[in-house]
Amino acid sequence: MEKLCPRFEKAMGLLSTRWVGLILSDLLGGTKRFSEMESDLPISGRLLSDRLKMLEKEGIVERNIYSEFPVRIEYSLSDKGRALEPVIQEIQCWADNHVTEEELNTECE
Amino acid sequence: MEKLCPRFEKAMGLLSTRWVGLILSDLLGGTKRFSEMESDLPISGRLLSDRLKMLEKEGIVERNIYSEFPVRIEYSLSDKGRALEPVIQEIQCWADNHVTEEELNTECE
DNA sequence: CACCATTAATTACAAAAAGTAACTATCTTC
DNA sequence: GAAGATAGTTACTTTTTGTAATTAATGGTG
Repeated sequence: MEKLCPRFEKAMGLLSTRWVGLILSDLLGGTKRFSEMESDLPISGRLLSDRLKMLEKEGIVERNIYSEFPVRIEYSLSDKGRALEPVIQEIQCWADNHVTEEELNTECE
Repeated sequence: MEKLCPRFEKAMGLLSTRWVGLILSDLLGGTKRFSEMESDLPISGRLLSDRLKMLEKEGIVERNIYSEFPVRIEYSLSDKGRALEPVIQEIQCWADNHVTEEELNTECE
């Protein structure tokens, strides 16, 4: 009978929230604006907005407003967010070695 | 404009499926039976059954039947599944360093 | 000043997935 | 053939997602 580490459980809860991994991966590529992320990722504005708000609350994403015309709002990773880079890298590494060509277009059902 | 790696997207789709991370982490601790996993993890039989079936289809989990009384069915990780250990380890590492005490009982909203 | 453009969201509503608890199937011993 | 054990499945409710239309803030144009 394994006991579940509460910190691990919390971290998994975060990372297994739909789209969070892709958002982190996008932001590891540098600061992004809302509309950039919307076109980079297959996610709608409604969920992107929710996820960014959640990640900001968790201290992983930072939001900066520039009062130009038109208003510019930039999203970037905090130190806590950038610390997730090894996780994303290991996922990429596993993907490169173990995701086969045929699997690419199959959903997980 | 970042382009999304399809392999990464597929891997993230898998890992961000609710409960998959916890199931992998449990199975990294060794072979498990259905009822063991059910009591290790905060997941119901319905979803545990779904996720194990999905992970088996993805070639990550192996299912072995022993026709004893009562029937014994064991779940374990394939090589492809065990290759995810570094991912799980990096998540654990991030959790240890960045998940604070106060955060432990908050959900991601 | 009325009106359009731009960015960053939010709202409303239908569809899909998750949570919960009760039920089924199979085999075995009594 | 009734009861107990393991491994699921079913039926039903609640929550989360997906999609598209709408709003808010700001500034420029005619």
